[in-house]
Amino acid sequence: MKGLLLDLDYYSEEDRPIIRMFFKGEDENFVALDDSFSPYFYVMPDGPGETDSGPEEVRERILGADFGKIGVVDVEKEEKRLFGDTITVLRVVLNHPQDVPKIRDGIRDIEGVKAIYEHDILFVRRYLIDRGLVPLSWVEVEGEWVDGGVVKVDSIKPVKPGDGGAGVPPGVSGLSVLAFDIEVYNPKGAPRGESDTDAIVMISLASNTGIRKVITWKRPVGNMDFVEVLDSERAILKRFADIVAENDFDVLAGYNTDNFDFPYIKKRLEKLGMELPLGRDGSGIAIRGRKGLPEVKITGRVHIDMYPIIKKSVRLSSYVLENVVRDVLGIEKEKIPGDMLWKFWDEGRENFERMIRYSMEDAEVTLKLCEKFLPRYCELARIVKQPLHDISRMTTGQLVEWLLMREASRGGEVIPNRVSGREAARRREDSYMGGYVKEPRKGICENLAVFDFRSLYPSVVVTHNIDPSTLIKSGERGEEGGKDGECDENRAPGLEYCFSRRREGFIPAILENLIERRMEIKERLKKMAAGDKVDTVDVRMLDVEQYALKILANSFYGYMGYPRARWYRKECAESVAAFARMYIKKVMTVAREEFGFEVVYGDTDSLFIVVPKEDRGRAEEFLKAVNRSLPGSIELEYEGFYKRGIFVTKKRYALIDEDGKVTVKGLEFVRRDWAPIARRTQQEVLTALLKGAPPKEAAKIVRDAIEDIKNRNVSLEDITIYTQLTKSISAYKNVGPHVVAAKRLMEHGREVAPGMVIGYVITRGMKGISERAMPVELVDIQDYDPEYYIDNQILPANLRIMEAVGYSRGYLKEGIRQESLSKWF
DNA sequence: CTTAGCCGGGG
DNA sequence: GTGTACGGCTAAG
Repeated sequence: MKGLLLDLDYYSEEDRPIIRMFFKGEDENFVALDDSFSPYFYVMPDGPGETDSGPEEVRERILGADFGKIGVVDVEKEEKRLFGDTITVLRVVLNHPQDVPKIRDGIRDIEGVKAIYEHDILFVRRYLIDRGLVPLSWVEVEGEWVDGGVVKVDSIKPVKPGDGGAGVPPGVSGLSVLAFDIEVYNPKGAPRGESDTDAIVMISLASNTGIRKVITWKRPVGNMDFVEVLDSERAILKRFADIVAENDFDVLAGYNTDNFDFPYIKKRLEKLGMELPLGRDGSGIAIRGRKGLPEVKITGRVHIDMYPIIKKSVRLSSYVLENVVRDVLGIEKEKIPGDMLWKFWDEGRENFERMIRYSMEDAEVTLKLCEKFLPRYCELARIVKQPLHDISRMTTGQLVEWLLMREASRGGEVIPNRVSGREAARRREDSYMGGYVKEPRKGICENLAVFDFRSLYPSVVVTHNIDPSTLIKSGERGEEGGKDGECDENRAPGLEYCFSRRREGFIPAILENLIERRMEIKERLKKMAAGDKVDTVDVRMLDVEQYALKILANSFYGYMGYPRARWYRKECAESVAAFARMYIKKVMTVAREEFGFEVVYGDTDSLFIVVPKEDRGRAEEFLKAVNRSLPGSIELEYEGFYKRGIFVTKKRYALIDEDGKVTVKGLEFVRRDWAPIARRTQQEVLTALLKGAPPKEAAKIVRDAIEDIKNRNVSLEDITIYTQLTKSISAYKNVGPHVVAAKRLMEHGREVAPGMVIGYVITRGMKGISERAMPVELVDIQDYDPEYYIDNQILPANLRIMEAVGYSRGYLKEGIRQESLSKWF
């Protein structure tokens, strides 16, 4: 049998674990059971000279120890490596994964036991590693059919060993995906599943197989052909499960479904005393609690929560679904506040229909988000070779770690242990110098060429062989350091560390492989582009794959400096940063001293130089010369040309290219919790300066805004600040302006609930700012405080930029032109 | 200035 | 389930 491995788990039968794998077959789906795999871990005995115990004695003690009812199946001596050093370990084999914690703790106390390794590796993940299997890839299963669609495994292997991508179907990897969303009746604020009133009133569904449907239990007045009306909450829940089962979806997807939808459905099922067979084996919703973060598993299908995926994939100020789809899909979608939905349900008519459309859209955009982001995670699952469910919830550090764990295990390396919370906290204190950021030449400059290093950090790791096993600290050289000079030539600049080149380090070897795979794919893509294959399925898949490889490769440096990493080595991360600083400074020096370019700015791996049009040829020469002198895979690349730029401080600048496209970095204080007039003014100032207006024109924009505020020539909208009420009013210890405004709303008989966005205006008076906040619904525009809007809104938003072009606070505010400055403009 | 504690998304 | 987040922000110290 051949199948695409979707997910796997294990269950117990007569004290033995049975691995259960769910496959999407070429024709029919099937399940494979493997009872042949046993859990194990490693014991490291004391080394020679440390005690009298050798591996043999420790082996005998373990075999002879009494662990109560459970026992050790086998103990075998093995040669392995730990951080590159050869060591002797004992492989302790047990019957059941749940025996591991008990026996591990018993063995710790046995004399001559120095350390225990690989005792915390989840059973199914260990199975995937040891059998060399790859999720979402084709697997060859031989065995005997024991039941309808269930095969008992005799042998199992990847169709093409080592190649995750063999014959993988296109799109969201050929998987059938159902996106869903529930709406809840919550008249008392936060919905409580155990309450009689807070029922699930609507379930909307959108699939990549063409389903588009809202199931509810109240009939809309108008004709809405995608609505299916049943008679109760119970009925819509059952219908949901029926649709899942009939279509046998591979993936169930939602937004924040780990945290809300599935746990809520589960609560309602308990309340209603019903079971809902959502899993492929007829099982229900299984919630696993990671500390403070639940994770929902639906057996045999992959449950994807898009919220954690989006959070890791795009940087946004808010991950509210409407905000996400606006930013990443360009779709404007209506938001109905959570405290309005129950009213819309009660009101019926137009508002109820609005609610139905809102719910439908939620499922539809969730499906779209899946189509956009899931392929990347499918690819990561194939590269890291762990289940999609887990991969989609991992941080990049965890992805790197599981990749390393598989490579270590299959290459004869013992996997290092995780550290305690206390040790991780201690490591967090170990700070070191990061990237080099040049202080910018503040103000406006024209004709900027920008260069950056291609994947600088990964290249440094590979080129300088940076790895825990190759690290030699000064004074610890001796035999490991080899003959004098071997190490010195590979010394981290300014540090007492160097890296042996005698053998390739574990991490550089894996990283080099990832980089090479990515380069091969990029070559293939280049050829395809040349051959007119521009937007085919193949091109899109390869592009996703190279991007997934890039994400992983770029995470290795951070991983070595990540306090909880099994392969944490501060000296390595520190050295990578030191080499990178050396390279960026070196190219800056070459640009300045050998080519006479002015270096305006640079951050970590980039440099910005002034290149007048007639000098562009020399800029190319500079690039070539620099690259001739750089070692290994370290390479500087041309990023682009910009007509003009404004540099405010380190990491805060704006650029405009020759097509008029504006890039703004770091000026992030332009946020929704600022008054529109401040945001708009800053935007206008930046744009004017970038388009080449003289600074005095920009100053006039600020002056005009200030005059408008003074003269009360502003609209209420211009001065309204919005902040979300995140909890109930009484729960706030510190009463901010939006809380004060909310209180005033309440005093006027308005209902106020957590989640509401409060709009307020700061009014005149003697008290603190918060006390002067009035809800926009109740304020008289005449009462607003011009000084607040000038001093706390307009000036902070614009002063930093205007100071960079020579203006002072005094001039902007009072119109006082400073003598020393007047000659400049 | 540092530290402790809360919050996110969802309705 | 051979497990126990995390990074950002603010109020408090």
